Amino acid sequence: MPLKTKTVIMNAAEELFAAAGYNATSLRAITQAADVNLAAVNYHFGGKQGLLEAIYNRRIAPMNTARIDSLEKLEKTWLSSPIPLDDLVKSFIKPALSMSRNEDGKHFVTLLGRSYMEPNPILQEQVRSMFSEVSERFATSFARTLPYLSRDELYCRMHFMVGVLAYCMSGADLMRMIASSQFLDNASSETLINNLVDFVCNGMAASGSNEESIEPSGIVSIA
Amino acid sequence: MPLKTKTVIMNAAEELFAAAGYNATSLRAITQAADVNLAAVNYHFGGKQGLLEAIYNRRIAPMNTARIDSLEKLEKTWLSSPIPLDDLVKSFIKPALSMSRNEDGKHFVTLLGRSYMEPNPILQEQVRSMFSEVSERFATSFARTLPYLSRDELYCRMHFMVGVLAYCMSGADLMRMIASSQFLDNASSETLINNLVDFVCNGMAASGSNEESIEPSGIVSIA
DNA sequence: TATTGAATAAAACGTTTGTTTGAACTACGC
DNA sequence: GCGTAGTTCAAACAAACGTTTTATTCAATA
Repeated sequence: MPLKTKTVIMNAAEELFAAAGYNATSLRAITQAADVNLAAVNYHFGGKQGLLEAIYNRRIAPMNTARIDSLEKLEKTWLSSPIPLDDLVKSFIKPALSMSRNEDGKHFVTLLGRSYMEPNPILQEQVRSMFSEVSERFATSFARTLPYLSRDELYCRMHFMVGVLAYCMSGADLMRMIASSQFLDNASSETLINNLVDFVCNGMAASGSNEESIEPSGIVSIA
Repeated sequence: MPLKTKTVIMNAAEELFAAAGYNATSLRAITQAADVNLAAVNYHFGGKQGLLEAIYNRRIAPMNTARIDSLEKLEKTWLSSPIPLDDLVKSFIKPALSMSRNEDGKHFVTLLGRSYMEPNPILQEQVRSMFSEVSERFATSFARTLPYLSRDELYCRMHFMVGVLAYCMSGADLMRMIASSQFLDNASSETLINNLVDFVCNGMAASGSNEESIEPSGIVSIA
């Protein structure tokens, strides 16, 4: 049996939304790419916005369970002691970025990354509500690992973490193109993930509200 | 003399683009907000895309010179020795984020932040070319300060830096709304900038290609 | 086989879009 | 004061949009 109409539409729309954005993608372009009738979108999803929401619903739930599973595994390993920072960061980042390796969801990653800063209020609210449980669970774990951070500082840095992640998600292909260097050519996503985890771990672990300036390890600035 | 028509249009468009995005903002909404005739946009800017480009041209040049000035001041202070990391990061971040405090350019910051990951190829190329000189100059300075990083790692991390920055720019107001905590209520942007600088400095300074896991300072994980 | 409900098809709907047109207005040099 | 270049204006343009409608096809049930 060929793919169901709903699925074909969602796949095509996912790719086109990722390539050109929601507003710039017409239903006609979608239904033509999916080789279905124009009216099918309204019939199956109730409209363009409904299609977008369905696309999110399809991918976000698996990503959430991947993150939660990974976190719970860590919790069982470390019991009451704080989870090492890099494990925590990896649990948060990997389920999102490794999605871009799958053929399924490869395009959705771009879409999701961009949606963190897109001015679609309906979508933003939906995304936020879909991630609220996950982000709260990670927040408590991060707080245990980084007890010297105030609650405000912690939230702020988690925002930063989400920010870099979203940027990388939205531009995984883009970064490859921009880079005059070739650091993403082979073993691309694995290298990117490792670099990102390093960056975020050190950022999260920054010393906090004191105002000491930070020196790169191995460098002594001649003050 | 009242503001020139071109300026009025650009101001109104800047705000509307920032609020709803380029595609979702109609010329009619812009000209109505600016209280000018609909045809004025095509007369003065040649079209909608031309208006967008003019908006970028108006704000990016000053931002570039602010960054370069700041960098050159550091170069004169430190001469041939590497510039301290936090100074370097501040020189890069402050001209961008402090723009959101000015009434002028307040909305442009949102626009610019979002444009790093928006799928408008024309715009992306323009933004990239406008920033290429600045980013190259900062890259060489960063390389001097962080000599233990490979060129690829350095580029990668500079991308991360740009990523968080873009996220913060696009959502300065948004973060204020999201945050269940109130860390942005008073002294908002100053606090945000300091937190961001801390985060980025530590991220940039991460130890590099060795695969050691990183422990938060002050915490010893019970391995 | 006849019937029912879901799915698809083609066509048209009314808006809204960016852009163009041609006339009106304004200000300044001669 | 007249003419000219620079602007503004109302009106209309064709194209594209999301959505709706109506008819047709299809598969399964009774």
